[in-house]
Amino acid sequence: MEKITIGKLAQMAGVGVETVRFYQRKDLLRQPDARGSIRTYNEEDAQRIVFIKKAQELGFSLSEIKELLELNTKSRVTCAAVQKKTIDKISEIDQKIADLQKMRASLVKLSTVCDSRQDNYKQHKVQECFDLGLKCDP
Amino acid sequence: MEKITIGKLAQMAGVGVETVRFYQRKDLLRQPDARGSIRTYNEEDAQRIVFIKKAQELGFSLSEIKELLELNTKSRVTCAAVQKKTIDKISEIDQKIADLQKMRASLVKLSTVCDSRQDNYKQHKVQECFDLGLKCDP
DNA sequence: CTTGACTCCGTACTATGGTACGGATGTTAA
DNA sequence: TTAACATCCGTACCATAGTACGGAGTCAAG
Repeated sequence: MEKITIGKLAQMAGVGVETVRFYQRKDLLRQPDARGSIRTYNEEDAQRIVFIKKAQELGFSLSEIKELLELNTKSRVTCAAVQKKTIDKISEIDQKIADLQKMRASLVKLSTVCDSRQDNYKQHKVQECFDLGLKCDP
Repeated sequence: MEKITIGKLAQMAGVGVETVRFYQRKDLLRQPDARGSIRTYNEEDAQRIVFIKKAQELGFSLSEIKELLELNTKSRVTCAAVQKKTIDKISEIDQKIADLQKMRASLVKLSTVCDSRQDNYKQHKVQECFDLGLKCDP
């Protein structure tokens, strides 16, 4: 196991050094081992940051992400409590997937219409578009 | 067609009046018709706000959402340009769906483990957890 | 044994996405 | 017609999620 410093970690995870320190302050990342006064990190810390970044792109806030991460930690209270949260999160995710699929279908429709009539799109009126709630030009 | 005022609109869309005005300033919502000096809105405006809210939950920023909405507007430049953006958005969405599915699978695994051994979860070590990049307790 | 790159830490600043406030004006129901 | 309530508009404030800064300490190479 090699000694990973904060700069190297940040680079591995694709974030800035300040972001790592920020996550530490927010308890999203463990307090790392100190080798002398310089802290050292490991591969898992990098993966955790990558997870945080991905989860953010999926619309979870840092505090939600913290909850997600804590589902998988020694600090579990009771099984029932963890299980409830887990199941709630799963339906949240199912909802997100369903919404994304609707949005995707709308975009596919949009691209197909566009494709089928070379470059005179302006003249055309799309009938069904953003199924996630959007109507089109009348 | 009934006259929808800003307060009614906000209520329909499940946001505050100030949020509507904020979206207007950001050009996410059209400048509404003025009936006298009081603006009036329609059903479509409400759907648009609902779309914005959903898209936010899916991890899109307001400026990305603006782009999405503009894919479907008279202000199209060329078909090719719209199509490129549309296709890019579709693969972005596919990536999000894939990530959510990984996250979902991890949570399902977590809930199963928990389920299978009543309330002694603390003693147990989960082996595979957050496929989106997280390792578990060793 | 010093130079240069990196780390630590606190504090301050920034951007995004709202929320709240307050005074003026508009609308409506008793 | 007037009280109650909504709208308008600008400005100020807020939380979240970083980003920048500056001074002091650390470390490894030359």
